[in-house]
Amino acid sequence: MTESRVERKGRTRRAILDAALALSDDTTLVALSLRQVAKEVGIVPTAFYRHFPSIEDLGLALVEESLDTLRALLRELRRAAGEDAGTIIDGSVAVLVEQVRGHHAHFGFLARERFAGPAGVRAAIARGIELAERELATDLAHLPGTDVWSERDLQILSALIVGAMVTTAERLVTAEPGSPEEHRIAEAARTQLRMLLIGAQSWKSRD
Amino acid sequence: MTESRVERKGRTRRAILDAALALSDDTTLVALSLRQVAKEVGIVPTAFYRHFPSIEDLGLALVEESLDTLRALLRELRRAAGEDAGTIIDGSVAVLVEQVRGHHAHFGFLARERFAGPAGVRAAIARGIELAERELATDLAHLPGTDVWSERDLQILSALIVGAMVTTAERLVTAEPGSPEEHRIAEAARTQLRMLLIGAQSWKSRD
DNA sequence: TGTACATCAGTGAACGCGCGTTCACTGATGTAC
DNA sequence: TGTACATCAGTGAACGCGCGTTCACTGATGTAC
Repeated sequence: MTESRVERKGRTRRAILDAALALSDDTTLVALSLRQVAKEVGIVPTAFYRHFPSIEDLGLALVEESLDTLRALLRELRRAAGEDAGTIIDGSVAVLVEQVRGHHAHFGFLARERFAGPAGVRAAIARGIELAERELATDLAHLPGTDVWSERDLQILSALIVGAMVTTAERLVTAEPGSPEEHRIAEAARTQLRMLLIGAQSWKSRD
Repeated sequence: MTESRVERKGRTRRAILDAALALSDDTTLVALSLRQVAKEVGIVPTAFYRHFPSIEDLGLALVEESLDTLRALLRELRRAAGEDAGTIIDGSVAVLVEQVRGHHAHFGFLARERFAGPAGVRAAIARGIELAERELATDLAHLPGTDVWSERDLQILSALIVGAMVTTAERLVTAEPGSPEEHRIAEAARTQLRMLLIGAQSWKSRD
């Protein structure tokens, strides 16, 4: 006995998730058929039902793990920012580029399904992004210098940062690693962060 | 004779475009079938071929008119900005909200198909957005006070503005007109613009 | 340790359905004379 | 103005195909004793 029944089932489940990510890579979940996935995995179509009740439930599982990847990115960004505040902008963008490269499938999935996915998937992504914004707002409130900010403004700033991250990640996903396109996007992201930071620093003085 | 053959054909073509926009409103082009569209229009499936060679070509036509709407938005924004520079931020966001309300279907289409559409459609949208950025950069270069900016930085600023517009439009599309959600998005957009403007104004001083 | 039974991931045949596309057609509109 | 012919938007039957889902099944793994 090299592998228990539970282990084997977990492996097939993982294979289904990976096949779905690969097959939807240049379309979307709603264009993905159960039979395509089963064929890619190497099981008969009906065996799919041993793992998920429907393609949409498979989609929700992919949302969960993609959002985990997004939250890991934000955690990594906070860690990098806390480590060396002097290189906060270059460091953040470097982390972003690296994470998107390493989890290309997850960020691509979020970019595609955020507006074009099945209703339940879109809702789950929206909830996940909102949650990430609130987490970040709590974190920002613990930083020195933010005590002159209202809670409302902290939330808006969080939304701006998360929004910029998501948008930049969406753009990075379509670029080849190391390509001029990727450098261009990274440079634009650095400029955007610089402008946002300058704006944010002089914020309360004009409100 | 109330209508010529040419007029009638044009009307059917328009009906096909409208049906496609309506039917893809909460999925995407790749999930849209020729038969669904024909049924909605009230013609037999094969009559579709009198107007478009395929669903993808129909999609490209929708990209063209959606990009026209996006360019009209940018034109309207420039007009509003030129009219009264004092209310540039509130005015711009008001124009954005109004335009997205008035052309809901087109902005929704762009949001969905930008990352999830067929390859040709995605490419056409990317090209259109890039063109809009370049148009805006040319326009910005004619404004007073931008002579201290490099061409590169003007392009990046344009990309930031267009990117913020597109992102805000994508969010607005999912919100009900007049809803608290819509107000929240508009407020966040005003804050973002304010931060970007402050940042942009003090730009050359730190470079 | 050995046996008898339970579990359950994966099989394979079968179903009805909507799909894109072909083809020959109809009949109203348009044009040439 | 009237007639004979051309055009062409829309029709309707037919096709083969991939789809999701049902059902009864197999046989290896796991468990109780």
